[in-house]
Amino acid sequence: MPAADYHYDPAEIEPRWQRVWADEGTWEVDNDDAGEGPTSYVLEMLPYPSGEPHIGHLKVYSVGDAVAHFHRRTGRRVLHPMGYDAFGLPAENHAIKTGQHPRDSTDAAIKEFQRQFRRWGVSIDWTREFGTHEPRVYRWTQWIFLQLFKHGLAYQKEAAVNWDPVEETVLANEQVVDGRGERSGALVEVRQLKQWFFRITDYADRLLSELDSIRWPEHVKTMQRNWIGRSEGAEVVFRNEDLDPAHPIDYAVFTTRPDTLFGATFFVMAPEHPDVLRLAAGTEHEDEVRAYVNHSLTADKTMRGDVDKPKTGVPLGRTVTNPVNGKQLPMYVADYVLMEYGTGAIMAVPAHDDRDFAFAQAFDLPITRVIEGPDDVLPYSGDGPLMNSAAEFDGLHNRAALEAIVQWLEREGKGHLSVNYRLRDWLISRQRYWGTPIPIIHCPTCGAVPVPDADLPVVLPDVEDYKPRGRSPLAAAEDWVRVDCPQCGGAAKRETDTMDTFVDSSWYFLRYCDAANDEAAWDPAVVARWMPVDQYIGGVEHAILHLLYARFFTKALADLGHLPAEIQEPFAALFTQGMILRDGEKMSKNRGNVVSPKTLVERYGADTARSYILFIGPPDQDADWSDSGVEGMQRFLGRLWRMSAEAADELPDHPVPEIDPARPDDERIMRKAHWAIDKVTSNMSERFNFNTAIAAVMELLNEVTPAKRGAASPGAVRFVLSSAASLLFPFAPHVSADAYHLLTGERVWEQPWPSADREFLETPTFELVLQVNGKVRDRVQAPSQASREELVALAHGSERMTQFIDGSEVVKEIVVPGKLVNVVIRPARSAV
RNA sequence: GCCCGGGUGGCCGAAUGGCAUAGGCGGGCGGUCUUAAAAACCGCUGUUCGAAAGAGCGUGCGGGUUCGAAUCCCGCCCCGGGCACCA
Repeated sequence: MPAADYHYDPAEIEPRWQRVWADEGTWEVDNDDAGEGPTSYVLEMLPYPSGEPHIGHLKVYSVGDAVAHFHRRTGRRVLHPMGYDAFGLPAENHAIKTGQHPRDSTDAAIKEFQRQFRRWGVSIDWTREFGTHEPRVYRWTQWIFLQLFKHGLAYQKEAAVNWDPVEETVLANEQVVDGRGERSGALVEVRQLKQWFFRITDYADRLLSELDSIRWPEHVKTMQRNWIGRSEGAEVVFRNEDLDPAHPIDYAVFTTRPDTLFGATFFVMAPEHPDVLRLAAGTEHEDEVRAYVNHSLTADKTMRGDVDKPKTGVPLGRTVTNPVNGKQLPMYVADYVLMEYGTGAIMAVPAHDDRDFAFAQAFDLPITRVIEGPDDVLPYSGDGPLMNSAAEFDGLHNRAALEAIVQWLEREGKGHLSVNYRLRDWLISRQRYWGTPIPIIHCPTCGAVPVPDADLPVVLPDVEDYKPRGRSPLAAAEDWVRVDCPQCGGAAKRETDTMDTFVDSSWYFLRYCDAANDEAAWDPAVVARWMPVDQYIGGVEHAILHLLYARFFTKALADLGHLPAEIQEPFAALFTQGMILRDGEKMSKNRGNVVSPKTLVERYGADTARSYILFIGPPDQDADWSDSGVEGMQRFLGRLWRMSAEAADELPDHPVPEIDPARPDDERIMRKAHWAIDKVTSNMSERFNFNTAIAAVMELLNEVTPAKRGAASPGAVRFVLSSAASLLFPFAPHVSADAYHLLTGERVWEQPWPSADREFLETPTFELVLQVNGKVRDRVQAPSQASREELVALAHGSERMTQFIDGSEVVKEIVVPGKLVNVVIRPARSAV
């Protein structure tokens, strides 16, 4: 048959193998025998179904599928499920615009996602699939909410919260970036509202310390550490006596530097501090303070956060007493003090704090240095011995003084050690329609009453109007809202807020383990077989939000006894993939530079698209898309398939592998094959170096092109080709399965991962690099077993070497066995 | 300002103390096939000098350590990301 008849046709090959996998349920795993042998849970972050998948989805599932296949073929039973983060604002905003029910647009998007994921040939266990918007699923989201509620981890409080005026809902702190709504980009407003929170701050310490137990990228851990923001210090009490001498008021402040307490020269409160107006009342500053507070509360939050903004503030006309030296410190209100952190009031030590220094200069306040430094420059925030403090502390190093001063405060009842966090409780209620209803009934007599478990799910009712009008659209479903109180039977009303969609994604990975369970959210014994996720894969944009919330849920659920106690972390290992760019920019419809996976797969096939995405560069880095690069990948896969098809037809009936001592090409290509097996295996198991793994298979294939293979035996060629197909299977499953089947009649996914044979990795000779003064001058073949002396002799035996050595004094000879000899010389006559 | 990444041919990248540029893309040159061209396939291609053999130079910049540095150390520059009035 002429070579031209072998035509690589992914449009025929890919659906054919996809049918086999679908018909046979190849990637399904049973919970019952999960206990037999090692298991692995490979998970990519679940997609938000909107429109159709984009190139980022293709990348994350290409990475995840490669890992899943590699784990399977190295002897693990792999759980690799799929689902949809189906609640959320885009579907709802679409509904507001078009009137189409969010469920309809979401379900349509899910269908499209399913179609494409199957078309990509991703090895999913489809029996476990679900969307978080299905009542059979959000029933358990509500159940978890109630578990948290019953144990005090979910609570309602009135607080200053972030209000997104465009989305018309509140947002969690984590969803506000630079003072703007993460999604809408609108400047958020501060509103005083009663909202539902999860008590994530109870877990601040564990969320911080247990980062050490997981294999996550260091920068993600750092981001979480910064977000949690733990600071050690002391709480110190400053007493005000001049507002009402009969009833002094104690104001606690948090400071990380109690060692500088003697240098406190004034005292500042946040504009939001509830006592500010009361303190100023009756003083000459009263009107000015009121105006300042009003202005601060309405001003743009981003402006206020600007470090370089000049310090502003107003005196309160009152004083507090510094507990260590009895000095009266003037009180101020200033917007550089934040109500959300610490106690909303600070002691100001201008000599040793940049911000206090700037304020002191602006208001001409005294500056007292209490720590010696290398020079006279203030402010000084470094360490040193104390000065200008009390006699018993002066001269002490400030670290030691810090402890001594806190001990003194404790004895006097004026302070104690304290830890502060930047982390705030997670605000989870949203005044929007398309989310999980909060399963609470508000009763005028009983208060907030949980919906009984037997009444779950609280099904999201249909409404006429999805537009939020400062309250949840659910409030308009009056028949739904009016209920009897489950406790007293009296007239009551349902909670009409829905939950943040990040609640849904905080536990979906548990549900996959036991997705068919209708009796419980999951069976802890089943979860114990799969959890924690062995390899989690997703975008770094979730470094704080989703990844912090999911860790909190896992710890809380374990504490409540719903998870085995040893499961403290959801994701044992995390990989964050980079974005695919085009011409150095994000792909977006606005820029018109979008590459759609659908057209890509239609044109080149799924194998080419997936392999190219992995080959383009290290998967954790951003990568620039190139149309011609894709074509190169298709050429390569086509070459593999054609050569395999040819070899299958033309070189039958030879043992595989075959090494004919009379044909040196056999040994050469066999060595290359084992080199590639070794290289791909370590690239896959140590790091996610898919790009170099694919490059190694390319090199291998280049060795056996008809022009290069020379007189190699048919059996050796078939071994090389089937090895190449086997190694490529995790990236390009269809063409690899087809080529492997043509060559061997076997199904590659049922074969164990190839193992490199030592005998072929170790060669009898190697190329010895010969250097003079570190410069390469020659290369010669040397026996692998050669002694140092023999290697040195080879160096001196080289004609090229002697040209450079002759006439000079040999100072020394460096020998690196298996690699090189470096002859160090000093010229006979020093060069001018 | 602080904390992470990163900077290597025309482009994406490989190499983490030992042959710099594996693999791919693109352009150029040469070849196979063809009546011819295109396509496809094969070979060469960092740069300077040189007819060639070969030599010099070359991993953001400047120093240093070392027999030997893209790799380690010190000081800069640039790009990307995160945090930032958090007391």
